Amino acid sequence: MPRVAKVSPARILSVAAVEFADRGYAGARVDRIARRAHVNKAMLYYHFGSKQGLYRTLLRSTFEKIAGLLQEIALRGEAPAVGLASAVSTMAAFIDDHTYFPSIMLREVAEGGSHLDPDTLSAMAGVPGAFAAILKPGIEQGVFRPMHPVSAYFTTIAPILMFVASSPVRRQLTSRKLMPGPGVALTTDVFLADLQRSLQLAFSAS
Amino acid sequence: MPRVAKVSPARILSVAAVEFADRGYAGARVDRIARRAHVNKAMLYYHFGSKQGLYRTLLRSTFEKIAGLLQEIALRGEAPAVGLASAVSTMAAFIDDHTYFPSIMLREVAEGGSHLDPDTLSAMAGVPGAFAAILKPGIEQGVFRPMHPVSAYFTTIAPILMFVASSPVRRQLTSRKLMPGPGVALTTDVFLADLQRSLQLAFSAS
DNA sequence: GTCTATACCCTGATAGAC
DNA sequence: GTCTATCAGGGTATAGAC
Repeated sequence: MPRVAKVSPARILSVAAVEFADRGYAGARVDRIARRAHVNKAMLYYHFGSKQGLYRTLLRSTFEKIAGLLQEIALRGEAPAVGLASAVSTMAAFIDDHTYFPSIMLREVAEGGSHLDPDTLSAMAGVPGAFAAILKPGIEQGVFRPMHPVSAYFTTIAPILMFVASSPVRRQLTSRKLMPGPGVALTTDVFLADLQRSLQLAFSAS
Repeated sequence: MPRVAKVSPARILSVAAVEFADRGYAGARVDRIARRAHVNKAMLYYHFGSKQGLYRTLLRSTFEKIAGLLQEIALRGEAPAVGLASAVSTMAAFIDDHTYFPSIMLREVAEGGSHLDPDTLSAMAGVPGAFAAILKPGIEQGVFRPMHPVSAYFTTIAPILMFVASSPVRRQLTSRKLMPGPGVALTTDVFLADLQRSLQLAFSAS
């Protein structure tokens, strides 16, 4: 009866996610990933071939999960406002379960996708694709105002990702009393409520 | 009459900005920065002391510039809607002149500010601070709906940064026909127009 | 599948002449 | 202020025994 339920590759992926999120692709250390996953470094290479292979596997599976969740929402065919709200809360819930995701996404965007192969890029594209599918009926029905789906995607996703990923910096700034606004720290729940309201107002047809 | 007008330190900073944006802090190479700036590596260390010193100098000066531009807007005391629109167009114009900025900002957020000293962190805080100063009168006058200034900051800034920084990935996805939406590629101008409209609707009091 | 030991390269940083 | 040469450490990856 193993103390850790996860099988090696899954455990490596889970540790790698944190390492890549915290340090970036170039800053991540294979030794550290192996050590923290309690596997030998040679074992890691046996399973994933290379640092790049590990990274791509991690990103592809992550993108596929998110796109899948969003596609489910699109298929439910709820009222446009409900679909939009679901997209936001689903993303937030996913991030809650995969805290590494925002940092990795921000970093990969900055990196220009340079470490990704066609399959992983394609998986990445599934995310805005599914988001567009959620929004499309609302635009066609005239419930949402006409706008490019990619505009709507960035307007929705970027604030969530940056707010959550910035949590460590914000903590630093808050403790030095450098953050603007009322003394109370802004929680994720309050931020998400503000954002939900903003997006409903922003996308609704007059 | 020198072919390059810039003096060494300024030229190094300008080259470093691109290197850090493209590769991140860990991925950036001091040798490459020195070579591309046409200075000796020892000269770079003479001026900036270390890779970290160079990075901090770059970020501090960048944050100070942006915060200064936003503070000017706050001081102009325009109508709330105009001030918000100015904040967006000023950010966009700054990014146009400093294309390295979005990637570096995304990366530093993901990094949690780990390479920054108190002075640089303080300069970083000046950006949301100035943005909050622009928004505050509008909220107090009831022109904008009540919301936490930090929520508004992320809702405004994050889409701009991620959209621009994602330009290389989007180009890759577009050329592989993986991007959603109408066949036409989404330009920055169209995106900014969509965003301006979204933010006015999102922040206006009913 | 699992581990140890190691090859081999690259990187940030400096010493020291001019 | 400017340059050449070089070091010491740490990085990915693999060979080869079990």
